[in-house]
Amino acid sequence: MRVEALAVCLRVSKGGFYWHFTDRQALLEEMLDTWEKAVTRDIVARIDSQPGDPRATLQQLFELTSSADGLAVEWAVRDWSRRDSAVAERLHRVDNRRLGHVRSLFGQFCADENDVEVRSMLAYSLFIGSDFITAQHGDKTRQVLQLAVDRLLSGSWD
Amino acid sequence: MRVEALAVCLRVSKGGFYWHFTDRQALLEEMLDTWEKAVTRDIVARIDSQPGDPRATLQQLFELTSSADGLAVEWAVRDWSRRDSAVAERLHRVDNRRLGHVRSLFGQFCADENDVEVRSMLAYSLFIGSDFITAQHGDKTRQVLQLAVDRLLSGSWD
DNA sequence: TAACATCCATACGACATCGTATGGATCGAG
DNA sequence: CTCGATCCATACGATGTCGTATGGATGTTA
Repeated sequence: MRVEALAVCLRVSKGGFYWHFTDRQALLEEMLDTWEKAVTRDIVARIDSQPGDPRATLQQLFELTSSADGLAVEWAVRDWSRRDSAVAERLHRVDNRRLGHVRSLFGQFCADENDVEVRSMLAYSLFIGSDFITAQHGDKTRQVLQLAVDRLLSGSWD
Repeated sequence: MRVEALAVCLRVSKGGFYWHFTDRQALLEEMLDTWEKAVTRDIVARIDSQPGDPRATLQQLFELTSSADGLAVEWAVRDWSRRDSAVAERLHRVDNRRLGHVRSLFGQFCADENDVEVRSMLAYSLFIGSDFITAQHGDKTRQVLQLAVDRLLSGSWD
């Protein structure tokens, strides 16, 4: 994240950038703040909008995370967290919140506690791993992805 | 990957580095070469050593990728591939090879083709996603990880 | 011993990037 | 119209990093 390159993209000069942001670090922290709030806000909004069927909510979550735009940011933050412990802490918060959300959704139609844990872990891993897998094969893998989601949402398992 | 920092870690100077490597890029490409060969060689060795039970082989693959050492390299390459298309191409080759390997192993005890695809995708996603998930909770999540692997390897599913 | 190869250290130039200093343009208020 | 505030451009210093140039230390061979 270079300041000069950003300034060129925004059609301003470096001086313009440093008028709005005291520091390069200030921009980065603001970015993380808005990202964390956006992700959290999306989750809350989705909980409120779909209080009824947990399966439909999970299906929507999968479709939401399949958008290439959000996935790029997701991976950028994940990369970034490997080098900055403060970012890693934020990401941990977000992961825990989202995983807890997924867990509560599975808990609404899965009786066994271990079943809930296993499904949540597989689902969240699929969230994270689906993009570079779909990047490999394209269309056919997208169908397989839907099949995997269907299986994760199926009633009786094993 | 800074040359000076590497030289300090190796107790040599920059001049020493540039004696062994013509360029910084040369080191990076050698690193990628050895990484790609190592990963490929490991896969082949594992195929040859365990020709019998595909479930045991898959279980061993999960345990192998759970080693923190290999996962760090895995993620480093994955991060790197987001910025360098040449690295992305190498990673695609490795992913395809490994995913094909997993697919062939599941195919040895799963009749349905879609079943093989779904299990392979879930398993490979779990490969990739398991480390940052285990990084969250520690011990308890490791048990859930084993439960998920058991379910992926179970005979009848759904 | 003398010359050569190997391996490495130091010093330097070239370049990119961060952040600052300074000046300029535009606009609203008195 | 003048003055201050807001917003931005240009120029510059400081720093870090890559790669090179040059010399030195050590071992090997004729």
